[in-house]
Parts: sequence; C-alpha cells; structure tokens
Amino acid sequence: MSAKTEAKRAALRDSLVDAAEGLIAQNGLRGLKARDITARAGCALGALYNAVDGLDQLIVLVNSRTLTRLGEKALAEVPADGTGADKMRALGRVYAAFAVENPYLWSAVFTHRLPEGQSSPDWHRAEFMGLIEQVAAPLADLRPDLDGATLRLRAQTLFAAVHGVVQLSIHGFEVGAPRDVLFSEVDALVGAMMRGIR
Amino acid sequence: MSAKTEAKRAALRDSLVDAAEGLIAQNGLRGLKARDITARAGCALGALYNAVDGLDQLIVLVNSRTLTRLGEKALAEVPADGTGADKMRALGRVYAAFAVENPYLWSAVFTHRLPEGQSSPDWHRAEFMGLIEQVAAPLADLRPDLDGATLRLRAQTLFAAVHGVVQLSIHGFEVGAPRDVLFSEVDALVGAMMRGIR
DNA sequence: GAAAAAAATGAACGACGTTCAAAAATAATT
DNA sequence: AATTATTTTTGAACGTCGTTCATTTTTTTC
Repeated sequence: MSAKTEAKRAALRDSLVDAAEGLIAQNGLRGLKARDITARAGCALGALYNAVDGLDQLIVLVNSRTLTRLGEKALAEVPADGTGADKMRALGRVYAAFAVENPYLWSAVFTHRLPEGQSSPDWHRAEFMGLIEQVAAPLADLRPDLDGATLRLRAQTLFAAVHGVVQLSIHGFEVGAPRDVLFSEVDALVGAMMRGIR
Repeated sequence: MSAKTEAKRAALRDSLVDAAEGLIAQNGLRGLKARDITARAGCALGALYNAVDGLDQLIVLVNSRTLTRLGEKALAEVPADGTGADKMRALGRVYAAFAVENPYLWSAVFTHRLPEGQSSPDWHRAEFMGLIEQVAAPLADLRPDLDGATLRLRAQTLFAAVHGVVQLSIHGFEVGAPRDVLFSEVDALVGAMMRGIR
C-alpha cells in the first residue's frame, strides 16, 4: 500500500515548499540554501531530493504558489463591473500592490531561471497564461475587433509593459520609478495605453 | 614608480573584462565561472582578485560596456530629425534590436544583483540615467508642459514599459510576446503610449 | 516475529568563489 | 653589479554550496 506513503511524501513536500517560501520571502532567491530549507522543514538534507527533483523544482513550486495567490488576489479585489479601461487600471493597481507587498516572492517568479537546456513544466506556463487571460478580458471590451490570437498577444504586451515598470521600481534600479510614485506612474501608463490603444 | 605598474594592472583588468564579456555572451551570466575567466584571460585564478574586487564587480564592468554600446548604438542609429513620436518609435526599435542581438549581455545588465547590502557604484547608476535622458528628449517635444523632474520620471516609466516587453520576450517566458512579433508589439506599444500620453 | 522492501539519513563528493602563504619579479640601496 | 627590500603574481588550500549514495532506520509482507 502506498496511499499512506504518498501522503507522507506529499506532506514533506508541502513543508519543504513552506520553508522555501518563508526563506525566499525573508532573504530573496539569492540567499536561499538547501541546508536552510531542510533545517526549517525539520528533515534531513537528502530528504529534499526524495521529495522533489532538486532546488530548482522547489523554487518552481514556490513560484506556482505565488502566481496562484496573485491570480486569486487580482480576481478577488478587482470589481467585476466597470468599463474595460477602469478594470484595466484596477488590474494595474492590484498588480503593483502585490509586488510591493511580496517583493522577494514576486521577484523570484520572474528572475528564477532553470539550467541551460530545461524549460518550465507545462502546468507552470499555463499559470502564467492565466494572468494574461485576466488582462485579455477587459481588453476585449475596448477592442472587440481583435481576434483571439491578436487579443492575447496584445494583452501579453500590456502586461509586460506594466510588469516592466513595477520590476524596475521594486528591484531598486535607478531607472525604475521611485517606489512612492510607483502607483501613480503605473496608473498613468495604463491610462495612456488605454487611451492610445483604440 | 607605479605608472608602468598601474598600466599593467589596467591591461590585466581589460583582458579580464574581455574574457568575462565573451563568456557571458556565449553562455549567459549563470554559467560564468571565475576559473573560466582567468583561463581565457591567461592569468592565475588569484589575479582576478588583484585586478578587481571580485566576480560581482567584474560583471558590473561588463555591464558598463554593454550600456555604453547600447547608448552609442541608440545615439548613432536614431535619426536626429523627425517628430518626438517618430523618434520615440525609433528608440524602441533600436532598443529591441540591441536586446535581440545581444541577449545574454543585455540580460546580464538587468538581472545581475549585488549581495544583500551593496548597491551599484554611482558611475554605473549614472550610465543608466544616460539611457533615460535619451527617452526624455523626444518626450519633451510631445509634452513641453512637464517640468524636468516629472519629465524624467515619465521617461523612466516609458523606458521601463518597453523594457518589460522586450525582457519577457527575450527571456523566453511564455507571457512575453513570441520573439518574431517582438518588433511589431514594441512598435504598437510605443505608438499607443505616444497617442495616449498627450 | 522474521525476512524483504522502501524510505530517510547525513557523511562524502566535486565544484564553486575567495583567500593567503609562498614564490617570482621588480625596485631600492650600497 | 650585487644584495636587500618591496611589490606582484601564483595556485594550493579553505569554507560553502548543490547533489549523491552507502548505510541505517522504518515500514510492509509473509
């Protein structure tokens, strides 16, 4: 019988993801060590490699959680009514707020890179696509003329534009907007894009 | 006499930056090893730490070269005439083209992070600011009403927006635009922003 | 309850960035 | 020019990292 075994393995994996999530939130991706994770999770060093493929996959699992939280937050906090443009502005605000509140975890989602050959698993890429769909919906209100593929492509671009502003601000680059004006700049950008996109 | 000594040290530093630049261009920042750099530069491992503070500072020196090349390319290839909007579109094209042609070096500029406490030297941050000035100039044509500080802030935001689209595309994220449509998407974004910004 | 199978452990491994005592090269002094 | 003093270069050694694997411990099976 492997039902109980499978359950224990899943429990261990969860506590490892918990530990990694907490450590990333505290110190960022750069300071993440396998030994710290297993110590926090209360298991042996080698156990990490029984539960998951390695540190990279564990980070992907943390990033998946972060994306899910972002999706649920964006979904929950953005009012369903309002015109397409208003909804888009609200999405931008929520996105910026999430990044400010979860700087290290949010940063990990977009800065972690797998070794040379490998690419993210399909289910993780699908999670990214879920974000894009949330942008595509209000965009469809504004541009009912666009077909599905073009709509999604344009939604990706709008997302990436806002993402760039938030990233350079959070990340502390001098090119980025100072953090206290991040919200107004994101709002100005989304506003300008919505006005110009028609 | 330390003139000749200083010259030799500078020559060594240059060849180390050469080696690191070549290796980053080939394999990216993740695969960069101190031993590979010194082997390529033809010096001992320890020599790296005589010439520069460490691997991090060496990467900053490479990034500085990349920023300079980007600035010179953007300056040289963008025609001086044309309206503000046209110039901005040209800047976007040149920026995207540079990133596509130098994916690893360009990526290193924006993904390399110093250890927890440290921040980039002032002269390096000034190089970033030089990029922003190139965006601020055509923006001033379109928005002569903005004062210097607001103009620069808005220029940062426009830069970051384009940067985000290019980064998510180059970086291979599924959220980014497929690379073959990167140029048209950047152009559409800049166009929409220029139309909406007035 | 003993034998077989599975899972957890942490010492050991190779590779990494960095350091530092020793060696080589250069400068200063007689 | 020979010798000493100083500086520069060297690469072996150090501590730490992610990862592996022989061993131990636990669980399952008969």
